[in-house]
Amino acid sequence: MDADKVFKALSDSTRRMLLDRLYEQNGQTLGQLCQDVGMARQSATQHLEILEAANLVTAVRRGREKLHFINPVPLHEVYERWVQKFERRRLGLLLDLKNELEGDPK
Amino acid sequence: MDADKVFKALSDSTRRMLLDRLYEQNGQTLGQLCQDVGMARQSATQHLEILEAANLVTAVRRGREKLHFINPVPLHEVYERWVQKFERRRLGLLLDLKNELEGDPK
DNA sequence: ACAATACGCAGGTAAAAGCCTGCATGTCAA
DNA sequence: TTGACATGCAGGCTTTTACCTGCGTATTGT
Repeated sequence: MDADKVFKALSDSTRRMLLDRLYEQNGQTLGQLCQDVGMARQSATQHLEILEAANLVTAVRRGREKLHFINPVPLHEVYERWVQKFERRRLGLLLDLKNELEGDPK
Repeated sequence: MDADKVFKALSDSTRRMLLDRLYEQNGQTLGQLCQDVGMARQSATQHLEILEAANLVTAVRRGREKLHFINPVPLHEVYERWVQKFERRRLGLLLDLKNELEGDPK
């Protein structure tokens, strides 16, 4: 997983919206996804290219259409690397701050 | 949670490294965190400000020092909103693509 | 064949991000 | 009190990002 590409891809609200749309209906075409995004087709296309580069979306050509599918694997890996790790020590991390705020020595 | 700020904060490798460092040792000072990042102190400071603005890090002043603590809450919320959701349908989403690749009609 | 459809390619612009240097301020310890 | 230390503030530079417009190519249905 290229963490940089994945997080950068997720760092834009338009792209997160596109993912949500694909979640609602997987396998949409470029044209469908470019509708109602409030920007030119080419702009939305560029966002989808970034999602593809991050492997969050996989596109398949069928005739003159391009179908888009969510790839949930990178999100799973983000969870394993970035959330689970911090989750395990979640309460402990919060306690560090609490103790400092209360002036407790370590 | 401000998803935009959180994802943007996580989209830079320097900032992810800073989080990892804080995970190793919570409560470090600005000076400590600015060491060995391969950039000027002020640059690292700006990264920490972004992490603070995203609530991923909470800073506390103690005398002339500024101590930094991880706040695991935003990461937890990212998980709930962005990972868990896709995780539930993970296999189904992958199947959509597999079927399309194999030319199966829906 | 040909017109409509779905998409790709190639720039161009403005704003944001990331990095820097220089100087100012506040705190501690001797 | 005064020098060393830890951090804050301000501005400038360069690259990246997000958006656009205009035109080219491939596919489809009639």
